[in-house]
Amino acid sequence: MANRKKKSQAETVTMKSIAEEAGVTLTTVSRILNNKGDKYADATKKNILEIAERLKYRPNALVLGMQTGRTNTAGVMMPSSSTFYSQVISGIHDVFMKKETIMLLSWNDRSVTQQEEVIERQIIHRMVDRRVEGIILRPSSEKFERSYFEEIWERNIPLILIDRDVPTISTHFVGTDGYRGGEQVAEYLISLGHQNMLFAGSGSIVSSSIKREAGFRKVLSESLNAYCQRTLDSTQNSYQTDLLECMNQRSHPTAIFCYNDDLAMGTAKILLDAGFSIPGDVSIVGFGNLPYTDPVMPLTTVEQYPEKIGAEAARLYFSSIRDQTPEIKRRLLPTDLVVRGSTRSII
Amino acid sequence: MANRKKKSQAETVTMKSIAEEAGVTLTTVSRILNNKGDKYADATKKNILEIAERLKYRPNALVLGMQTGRTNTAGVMMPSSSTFYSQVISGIHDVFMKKETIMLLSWNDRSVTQQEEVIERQIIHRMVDRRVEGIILRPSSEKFERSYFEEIWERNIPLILIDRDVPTISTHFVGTDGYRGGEQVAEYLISLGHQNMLFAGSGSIVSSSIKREAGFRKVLSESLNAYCQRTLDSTQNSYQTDLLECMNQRSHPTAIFCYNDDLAMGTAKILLDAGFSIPGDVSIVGFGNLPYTDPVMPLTTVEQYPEKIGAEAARLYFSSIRDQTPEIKRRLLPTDLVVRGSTRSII
DNA sequence: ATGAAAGCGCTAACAT
DNA sequence: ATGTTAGCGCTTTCAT
Repeated sequence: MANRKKKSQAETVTMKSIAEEAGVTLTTVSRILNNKGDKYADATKKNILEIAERLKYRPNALVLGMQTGRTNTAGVMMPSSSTFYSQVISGIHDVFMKKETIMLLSWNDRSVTQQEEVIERQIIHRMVDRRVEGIILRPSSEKFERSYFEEIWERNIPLILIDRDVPTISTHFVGTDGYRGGEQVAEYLISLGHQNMLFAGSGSIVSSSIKREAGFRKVLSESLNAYCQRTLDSTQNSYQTDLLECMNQRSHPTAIFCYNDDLAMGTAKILLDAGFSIPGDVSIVGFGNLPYTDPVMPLTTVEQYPEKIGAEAARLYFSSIRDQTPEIKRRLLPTDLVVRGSTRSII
Repeated sequence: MANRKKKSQAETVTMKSIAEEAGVTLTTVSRILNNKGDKYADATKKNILEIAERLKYRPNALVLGMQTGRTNTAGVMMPSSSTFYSQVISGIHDVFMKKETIMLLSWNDRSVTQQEEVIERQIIHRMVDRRVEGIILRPSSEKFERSYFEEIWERNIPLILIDRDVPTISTHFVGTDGYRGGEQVAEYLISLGHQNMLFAGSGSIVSSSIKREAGFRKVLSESLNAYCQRTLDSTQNSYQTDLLECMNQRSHPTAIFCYNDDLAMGTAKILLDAGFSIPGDVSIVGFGNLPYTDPVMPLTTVEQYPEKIGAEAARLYFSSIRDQTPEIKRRLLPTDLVVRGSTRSII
């Protein structure tokens, strides 16, 4: 009889094998191991438990999942690019740990543009096939996700979006309140006495950049004498030139708000190389509070609490796999300013 | 009849439901969808395929896994702490993507010391219960892993260790050749003309630190006039004092090799704060090539290629879930020196 | 060219 | 206090 099972695996221990060893039925074993055996004789119980222990029995979660639909498994898909997402995943993980749940993880940012959708669809399929109870993901695009969204939605699988909102679909969402973050930066820079400022963003495509700028400008526009002289686009080749052009004016900006930490550090480098001092000549603020261990240029930035985002998403996950029709929840978590050495008061 | 299945899920599409719709048997559907239907009439085939497509049928991987033992699922457990491990995971992921495999991921560094073993055991159980075909993990300790190693080993589940070797157990291992990395650093610093050097390590417990130091010292010991004046222990409170004490000697060390990048950056900070210039007064070398975007202090360091480590581990994973008794493989991947601005020639 | 039936490991309704 | 049986979704003999 050819062995259909994997390998010559030292005879997998099943309830059946325990039952045989104990001389009882499968059912008895099942009930005792699942604590539904109030009625069983203590001797029987003890015996079964002892055998299971000795044989190191482990339930087959696949069978359970197949029967009940409860797999205690979630699908998580994120870009691997940034440490921000690792931290989000940590937040999710912490909550999952307490709930017997484990995640099937996949990245979604390594793909070639053209094949992107195909690959992500494939990932979704791998998750669906394994009957995840819900999916948490960071959309890789604000456009075509409708395709895989349908794969999920049509199967009634709860979906929680992270970080990047997709206006066209109605589902749970957890992200950062970038608008408020932008406001905080403006308020802070104004309090330091800055008036002539710059915003360095990421063109008009990245919505997070847009929101941060909007909050920033909103506060400046309400201020008496502070203003944003110009918005620089870091995706342009001319970024460096544009930046230095601004800085070489007789009365140049005294503060620059960069839409993320990477840009802030890059901008700092350009300025330092050009002979400017930070924060002597210009103050610089980033966004994201990436774990830089930079001894020389501690960056003033905005903390987004990625772990909290993850934890909140996990909580939404659990509430939506329980309730039948939970109302759609969208959460924008508050940010906090982290003041370090790249900014200074000019009053 | 109470619905045992999850939710009121728009009637899950099964082979059975397709069979009913098509007016054939389950068997027929199974064979056709699995391309084992050479004998079937084209019309039948076309019809079944069309229905499956229209109903968006998806196979139930749980059933398949239960029947064949092949779940195409791997268990991956790593510390979440460092970006090094995110990159290792990326490497694993890339290989998995090509092989229909997906990972059940868990971190193992958040735990309280005492409960560490319990928690990791629990994680292993969650993976085993879901019938992962193999496990890739970074041992959280070089001591008690024997416990959960047995959980895995006794079930004949292939195990691949990452980064940290556990001498007591005989299984696959992929890591960095830290000894060679240490040698490279020494060779480089010698070529720059340095003679009086320092090694900053992590006490005598962390084996990676020990190996790097050993390679470093080995080369120095073979040199005519270069030497390592002292080994500083960064885990001691006295680290800063010890460091400055060394540096305040009349002829102080001109180069410091720190066992990792974090320590290198911390050390740089201490030195800069104390008025030393880098690399003017001292050259500093780190280890790991963490993605710092540091404009001011580009660190000379050693690249470990974490993604390659992950990819290699994934390859070992596949070879060992296929072969019955593959020979134990241990791989130490070579490192490369990354020269940046924190070192200079003093010749 | 297609179907019937057994079985994978387990739960739960239905006996006794 | 314990057993019998059906069934979860599917693959795989073994028929016809």
